[in-house]
Amino acid sequence: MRTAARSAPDLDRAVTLFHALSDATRLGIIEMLRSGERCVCELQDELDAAQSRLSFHLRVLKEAGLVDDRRDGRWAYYRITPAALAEVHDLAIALQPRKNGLPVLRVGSCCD
Amino acid sequence: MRTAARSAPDLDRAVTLFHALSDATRLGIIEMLRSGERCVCELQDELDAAQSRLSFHLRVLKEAGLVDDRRDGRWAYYRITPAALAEVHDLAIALQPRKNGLPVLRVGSCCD
DNA sequence: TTCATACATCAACGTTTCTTGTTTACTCTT
DNA sequence: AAGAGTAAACAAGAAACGTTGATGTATGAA
Repeated sequence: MRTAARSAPDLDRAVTLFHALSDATRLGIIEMLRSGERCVCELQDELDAAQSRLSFHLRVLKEAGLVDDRRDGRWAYYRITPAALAEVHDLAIALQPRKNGLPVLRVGSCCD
Repeated sequence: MRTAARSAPDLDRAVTLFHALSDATRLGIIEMLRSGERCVCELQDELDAAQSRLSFHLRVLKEAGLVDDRRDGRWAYYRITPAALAEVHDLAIALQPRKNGLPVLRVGSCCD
């Protein structure tokens, strides 16, 4: 897609992703998972959130495809889905204003 | 900030930005403004949104600092605030998972 | 001055989101 | 098998969000 308006599915996807990221607890979860997978109990301790509350937010993240879970015995381990985070990055770029039809970021500061 | 958890103000800022972007109408507005400023009436026509509704969403975007407005006679022109969009891009990068303490994006695909 | 236009603001309403507490399901230990 | 621990699911209430329609305000034209 180049100049056309973003198509509806893309738009919905973007809304879902941004919504999933628009909560402090969920951003805290993502931040913790950036360095690797964690079990729910660890997230619970470090984020000081009730189990039920955490479970709710993990579900939002999971339904957005931002995280993935794995069960091991009694524990559930969550980890980031890199592809979804890459999608977020792509979206952030797609939102940048154009100058002369080309998207611009701050000069000389891409991906620093 | 390197390894520490994101500080509270940053977190709030991120929540505000992501929330502002988590709505289809608002993303539509951003998309239209990417190529330059527009008056409310143009946005209204193209996005097929009631005036009141559009005004509401423009306010959300403005309060998040994502857009800026300028009055000229009876018309109000809105445009993107590039710095805020750059913030979004920075956030998207900051969210990426690490490998060995370094953030990773898909290889060879930065800013394409 | 009067009228129409462009836009913001407000009030009311339904919907969604988030929180808390409770229940259910599963797994490991004893 | 009984009991304890881990986590999902459910239910109810509070708060935030988004829509609609009405009102308010400024500007420009007649």
